[in-house]
Amino acid sequence: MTEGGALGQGMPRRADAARNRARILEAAREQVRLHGPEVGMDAIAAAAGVAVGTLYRHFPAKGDLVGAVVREFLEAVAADVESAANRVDNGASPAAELIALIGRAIDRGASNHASKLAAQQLGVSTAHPEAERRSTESLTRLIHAGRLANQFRMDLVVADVYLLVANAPVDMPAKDRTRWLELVAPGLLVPPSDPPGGSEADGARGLRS
Amino acid sequence: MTEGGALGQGMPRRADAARNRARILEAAREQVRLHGPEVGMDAIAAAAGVAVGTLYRHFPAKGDLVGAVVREFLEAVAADVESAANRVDNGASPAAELIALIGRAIDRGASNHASKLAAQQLGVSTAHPEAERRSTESLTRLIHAGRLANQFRMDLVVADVYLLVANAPVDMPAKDRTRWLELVAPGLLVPPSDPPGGSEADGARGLRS
DNA sequence: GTGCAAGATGAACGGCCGTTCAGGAAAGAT
DNA sequence: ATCTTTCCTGAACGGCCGTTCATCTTGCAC
Repeated sequence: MTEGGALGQGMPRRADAARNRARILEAAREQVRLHGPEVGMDAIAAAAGVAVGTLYRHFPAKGDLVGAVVREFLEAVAADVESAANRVDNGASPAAELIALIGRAIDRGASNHASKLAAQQLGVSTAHPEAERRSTESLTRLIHAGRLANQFRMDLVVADVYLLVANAPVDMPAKDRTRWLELVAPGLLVPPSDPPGGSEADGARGLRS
Repeated sequence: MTEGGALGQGMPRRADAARNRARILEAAREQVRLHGPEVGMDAIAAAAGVAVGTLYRHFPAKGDLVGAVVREFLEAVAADVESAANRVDNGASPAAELIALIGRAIDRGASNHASKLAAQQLGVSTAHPEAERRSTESLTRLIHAGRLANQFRMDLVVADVYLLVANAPVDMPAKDRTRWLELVAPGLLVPPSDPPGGSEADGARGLRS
């Protein structure tokens, strides 16, 4: 996806090297999914059927390897958001699509520590500008459509969605994740009446009935 | 608070030992607040003006020291919840108190990694049953009052609040934390009034499809 | 088939960090 | 003042983990 068959700048010059690179990425993906970014390089190497040194031939440091895994996920997320936005353009409900989108993000993040990492980078880091741009662009479209349809609170912005997803539950039973979404979803949709408050004190005050 | 002046079972038998114990706890509180539970024991010892060995005289392992810090916070939280519940009993708005409560929890957790730890234990672990019981009891009272006043969604339970607080933002600017509360708060309050079937339930149902 | 550069290996290194313990200090009882 | 026991000290230990490098292997061009 990122690197086709054409050999780029630092691409391996030998067939087995390319094969190992793929195996390493696959193993890293799996290991990070299972054990989070704290997995030892040894574990990744073992899972890839390769010696540690080989990891460092392909990735200068552990951060680069994990970064590559994160990048993969960010790109998957971007694709997910894009297809949701497209569905909305074809008549699907923006609210339904947005909530479903967040739901998928949670599920991914729950069984997948890498995805949690990725979510935390959205809207914060500049490490993967391209994938983030794609996400943000489509999400903007989706939110815009939702506002026009009067399905979202009027001040909803892309960063809000990132903020929620970045703080979504991880390592919790599916039941809790589902419940979390139930609790959070209404906050994105059009509120009862009151305009949003300011600080937490204001938010509290705004609720007097 | 937990241990008065009376010497309990494993209380220090010497004055300086008791003094050191207090200093260690204070330093641990501060260091965990600043750097999270990953702080080195050296750092805590240095901050307490004590050698590492002394830490281990008072706490068998690092986990016990951190656990003591967490316990302090859980007790502070319990006190906070209790006073909020009491205020509600005296006529304060349940909704306002609940949101303010969560707001304080966020602010605490944001500048305080220990509090984040504590929040994650609420409703999950059995490590500090007493403090949790106090919190849960008062929170139950508060939620009950809120439901009677028709201020909360009818299915709101204590675990919901724990779930949200445990997944509240940490290490984020105050602006983001405030915004997070703004986004989440409406989900706890009564929905517009529409019976299930509207666009909002539609969206929520899209989660698992 | 031969040669050589690209690649793979894995033991070893070094830093970090929780933990221990032998030796020294001092509080408190007498 | 003396003695006993609690307590403190801090260097040292050991495990973990990311990283390196001298050595060996192997793909592949000729």
